[in-house]
Amino acid sequence: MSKLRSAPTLEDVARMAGVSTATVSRCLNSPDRVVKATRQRVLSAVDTLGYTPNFAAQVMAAKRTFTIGAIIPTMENAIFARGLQAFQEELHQRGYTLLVSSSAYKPDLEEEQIRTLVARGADGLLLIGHDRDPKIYEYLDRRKIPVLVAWSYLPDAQVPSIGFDNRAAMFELTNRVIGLGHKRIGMISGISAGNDRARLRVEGVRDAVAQNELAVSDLRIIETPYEIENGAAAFSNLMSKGTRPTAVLCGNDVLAVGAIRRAQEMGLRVPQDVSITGFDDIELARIATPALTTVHVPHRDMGRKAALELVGMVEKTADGTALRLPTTIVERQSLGRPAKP
Amino acid sequence: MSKLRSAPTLEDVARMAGVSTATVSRCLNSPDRVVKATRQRVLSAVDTLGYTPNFAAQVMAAKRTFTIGAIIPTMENAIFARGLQAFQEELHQRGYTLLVSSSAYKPDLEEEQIRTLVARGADGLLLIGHDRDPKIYEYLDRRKIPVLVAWSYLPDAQVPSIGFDNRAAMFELTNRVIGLGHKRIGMISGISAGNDRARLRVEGVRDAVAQNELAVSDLRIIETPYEIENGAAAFSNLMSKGTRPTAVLCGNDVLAVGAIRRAQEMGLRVPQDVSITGFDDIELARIATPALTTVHVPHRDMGRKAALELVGMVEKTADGTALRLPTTIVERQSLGRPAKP
DNA sequence: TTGTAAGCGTTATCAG
DNA sequence: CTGATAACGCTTACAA
Repeated sequence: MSKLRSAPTLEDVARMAGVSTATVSRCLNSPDRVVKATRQRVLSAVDTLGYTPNFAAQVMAAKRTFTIGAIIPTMENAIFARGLQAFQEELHQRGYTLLVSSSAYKPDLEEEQIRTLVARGADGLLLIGHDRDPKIYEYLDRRKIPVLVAWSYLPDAQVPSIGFDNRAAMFELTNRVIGLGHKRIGMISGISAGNDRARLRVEGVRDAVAQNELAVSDLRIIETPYEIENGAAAFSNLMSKGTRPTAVLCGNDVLAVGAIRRAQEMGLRVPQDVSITGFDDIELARIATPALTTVHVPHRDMGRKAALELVGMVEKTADGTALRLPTTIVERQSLGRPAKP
Repeated sequence: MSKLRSAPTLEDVARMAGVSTATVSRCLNSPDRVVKATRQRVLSAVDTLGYTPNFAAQVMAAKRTFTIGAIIPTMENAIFARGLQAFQEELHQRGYTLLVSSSAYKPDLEEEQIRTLVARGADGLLLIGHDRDPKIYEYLDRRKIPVLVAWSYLPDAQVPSIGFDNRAAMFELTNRVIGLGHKRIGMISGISAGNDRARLRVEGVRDAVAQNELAVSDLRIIETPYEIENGAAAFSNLMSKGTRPTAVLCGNDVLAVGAIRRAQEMGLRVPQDVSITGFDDIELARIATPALTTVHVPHRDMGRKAALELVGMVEKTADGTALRLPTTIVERQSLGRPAKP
């Protein structure tokens, strides 16, 4: 009895081609191990039947999924979009499929999604940043799932990472700001708990300020989730209490854009009355008026290299070497000298 | 022999708890069908072993994946991000996992990804827009995979859709523009081939113009892929040949932002010298200076309702009814009256 | 070169 | 309430 209108199986193909299922399987997976004549017969059967292999069955038998999982903190803004796109393109070229989920910056959700991805047989995992419950790393280690971290570079971490030095980048930018003559500095950071990138950016600012303790008289820092509105609110906050900073460094472009907008609503000119900087150099940074001076991150390059390395780890041709990518400061219009007092 | 450090299976749990695999399975899937005493024994075994069910095996046996696939044209900008986020949140609540891929607006790639998702056993599929090779619909139909289209509303299409009326929305906006006194209109559209949304937006403009043939003396349309730079280039093009339009309607916000920037680079004031409008109302629209007058689309609502409907279709509690969501024109600063000649 | 058959880890049916 | 056991569709030794 033929099962009415259910997806055709290997056996259906085999029957139609008059061969065994093993031969059909070989035709599809290692065509050269079967003679041309039978191969053609099989392939035409595949074609007329519209056969597509059942993925779950393949996985069960082969114990390989050719799937890579990635969990990013958010899909709502473009922070990870470009890098992920490059990641996926490179994976696709190598025959892998990417499964993406977003954790909304929530550790529990991320953990759940990691387990889901593992249960689905992901051959490897891409995670953003290092900070997470050690239990997760133990779990992954037990399961022997290759893991690569991106958007952060910490050579001494237990897990290899491909990314940039968040602290150094912000350190450099802060020095530039100080060099311009700014003495009162404000920072609007993302939430640093459980987010090494945010934390290191703050440290970069702190370090630079500490190194210039004679030059800088005031540093105030506000933490808030990465959203435009929050950037605006934090900016208000910074400008309403105590002496106003002349430069506000933001943990990323999203916050910076919010800050710029609020500055304008307050009637402050950027950068004449207050300088504002971002981080990431996403499209938003160029759209903002004035265009944002920010830290450029090589998103596409990072994504591509991460794919290469992770596939290498999965296929055991790479050992998971940490890689540091360069960041650069891109000067646009939102950073200037402070007004003379 | 215990397999060294491989993921524990149902059998491992069963052995440890001193029950059969069937009982373990029941404990996990219908806990009330097993008495408390054994259940507790089993669950603690699950816990100490760190057991996670093997997804592929589950799928093979149950023929259900609780997975929904979605293919969107792009992840690079935020057009689909918000709606997809809502879609995924709602799915998650209902116990489904979302698999996303992006097709980069390429029909072949989309087709390939549809097949991949189906092979992976997606219980249902969300696609953007109706336009695609009929063979794909046949294929999906043969496989009996429920499909829902979003971001477009075409009640008579073979596949149910949840979205908005792209033509009507643009028709309304164009009438508003004409009502303001604009006589020479330009349009920067996305590529309309294989994209019913883009095509219908153009038709909306055309229809409104046709209906006001006495009022409008000129309508010029350029098609270009949805990218900021392309919006800028198309704007240059529109303004350099023949009489300049006084209003440029863009197929989406991304193109409009590019147009605004180019206008400013050309020294044109928006909207005094030229009006520019968008479509979608993504975050960019509010960031742009001047802020963009655009068509607001209820992204989150659409995503949520699409999830509900699609899950309903999968679980056979819904029949796939098309649903039209309202759009509204949001007036900001980029649209004004034309200058007196 | 091709066929046979033993898994892979679950779920579900049917007895007990 | 619980236990055998037959699928599920494919890959892969091992045989022929």
